[in-house]
Amino acid sequence: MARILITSAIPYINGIKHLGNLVGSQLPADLFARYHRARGNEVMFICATDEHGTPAELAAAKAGKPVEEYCKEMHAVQSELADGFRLSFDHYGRSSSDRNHRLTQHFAGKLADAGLIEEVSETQVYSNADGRFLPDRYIEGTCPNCGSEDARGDQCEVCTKQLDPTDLINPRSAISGSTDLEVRDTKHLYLRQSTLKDKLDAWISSKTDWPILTTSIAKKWLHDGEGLRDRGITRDLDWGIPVKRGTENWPGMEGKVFYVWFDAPIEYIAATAEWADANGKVDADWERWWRTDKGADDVTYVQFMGKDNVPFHTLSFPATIMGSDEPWKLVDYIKSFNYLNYDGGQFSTSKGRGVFMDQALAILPSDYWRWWLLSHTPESSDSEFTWDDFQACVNSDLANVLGNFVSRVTKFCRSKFSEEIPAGNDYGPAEQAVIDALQTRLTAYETYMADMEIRKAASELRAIWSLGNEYLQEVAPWSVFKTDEAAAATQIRFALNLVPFYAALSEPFIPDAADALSDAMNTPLAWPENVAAAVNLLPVGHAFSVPEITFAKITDDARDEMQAKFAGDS
RNA sequence: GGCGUGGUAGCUCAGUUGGUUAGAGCGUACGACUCAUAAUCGUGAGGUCGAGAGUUCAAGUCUCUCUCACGCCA
Repeated sequence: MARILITSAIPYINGIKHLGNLVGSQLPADLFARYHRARGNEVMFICATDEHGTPAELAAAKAGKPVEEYCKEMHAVQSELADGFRLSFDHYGRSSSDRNHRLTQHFAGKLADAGLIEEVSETQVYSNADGRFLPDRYIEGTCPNCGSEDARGDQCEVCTKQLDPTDLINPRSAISGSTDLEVRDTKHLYLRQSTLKDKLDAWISSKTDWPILTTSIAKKWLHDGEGLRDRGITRDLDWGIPVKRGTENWPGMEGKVFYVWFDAPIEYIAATAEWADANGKVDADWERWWRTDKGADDVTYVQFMGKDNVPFHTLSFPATIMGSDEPWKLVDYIKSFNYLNYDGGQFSTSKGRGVFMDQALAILPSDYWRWWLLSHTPESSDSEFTWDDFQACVNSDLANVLGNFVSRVTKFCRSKFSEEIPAGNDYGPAEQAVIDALQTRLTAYETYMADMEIRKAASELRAIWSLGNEYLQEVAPWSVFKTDEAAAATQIRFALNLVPFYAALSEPFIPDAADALSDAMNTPLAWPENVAAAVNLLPVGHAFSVPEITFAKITDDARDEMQAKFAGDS
């Protein structure tokens, strides 16, 4: 039994995520987790909310709540939506947990011991009115290059010139608008990941089976310009993990916290510890997933993320792990994704453009979304959501091909025989031909699932569903029944056995429908050993029930209504 | 501006190390069936693979230039 550790990039806390975010990491990770569980492998599937940083503080302020309270509430909201989409996390943690505090401080201490932390003095802009240091992008002013009055401290969006906050003319706080700003000296810790450049480069180069998207982004950061740069890992903020060197105070770092990108990936590990705490386990139970000296040497660790997260996962986090000089588990495979666009443009949180997770669940069951999103996962390039395509795809694949297959065969049986598996004869050449075709496709499907070829797996599954309809069309039991009831009974027995077979194979994609079908057929979900065994699963006389409509179709009116509703403000 | 990723049938996308008539789903046309959610099944039409040049016996697949789209620039 293989052991698979799966993490999805952790979503930021400040709001509800849209479908593009969902399909960019959590949903494909869930597919993979469900597949491996179905195959009997031991899976640890971890996700969490990413809670630290200035945007969280500002979102909390806007909501009029203390940031801790805001994060707690938003974690509950995101957790509920994850349940709604049937994301089967073993634990959905929080980067603000005690576990992550301790572990982040531990890693910082180890990195310092290894000589990989450098203290750097720098100047930063302080806002007296806001009582805080301002990150570069929260300072606005007039661009010295083009004269735009809304340039940010990191870049002018009008002329795209890279800026330092001190370059701005008439700088002001983006938070309060105050111009009472001053430049203050401050000291920060930097992770000297540049010293690990060759080691990281060799490691990335050895990953020849990773998606090009993953390695090309990593290589670019390693070799662009002067090569991999050191990164500041602390900030002058209140909300975050206090800077400590292990359990010791860090002289000169009082009142500072670790920067969000440093503690966020460590939360993968911490969340697994949170899982242990929440389930009455001991440290050894989570350490066997993460410590190669404590049982994790046989773990396969796979990360899922959107392309924007690749640099942190290919370079910064591995630098943290490698630099600690402790036997932590490094990632074995990084599956990264492009972006999902919405009807000719981008999803936009600020413009309310596109469909967000809460809205999606209010409109249609999660299986509809899961199927469309997963069968259109942006693997090799960006892909696009349109309502026309969504409607056509869902109606065709789910309602017509799968749903209607179940409907036609169960209703035919009920009407001509009973709600029990009919007897008839042994299977003949027609059935054997279908068994052979299904076996070929099943093997391909399993390979695609194991390789995380998501779109190809979806395509294979659709073809498997279709084989049921092709069989019925060919043997035409409604016609055969008129002259040879036993032969028709054989055909229907065969077709009915395909239902639990389909349910099991489909479960990673559409878990609710799979449950409904297995319930109707009165047999538990079980991944088939092979097709020949699967088509004999339900014995003669086995009682079943005709399921309700598994997938209702999306009407043209409903489609038009949704399209108008989610077009956005602009 | 630099870098990255793409530009393949009406739409969404596959196309492995260059090698026979470029594929799938949807849509569309026609036909079959009438058990079923007016569902299903079959057949066909539809592409000078962004533009141009080059390498090669042979290029969607390699090289260069151009162009368009999107993204990143810590």
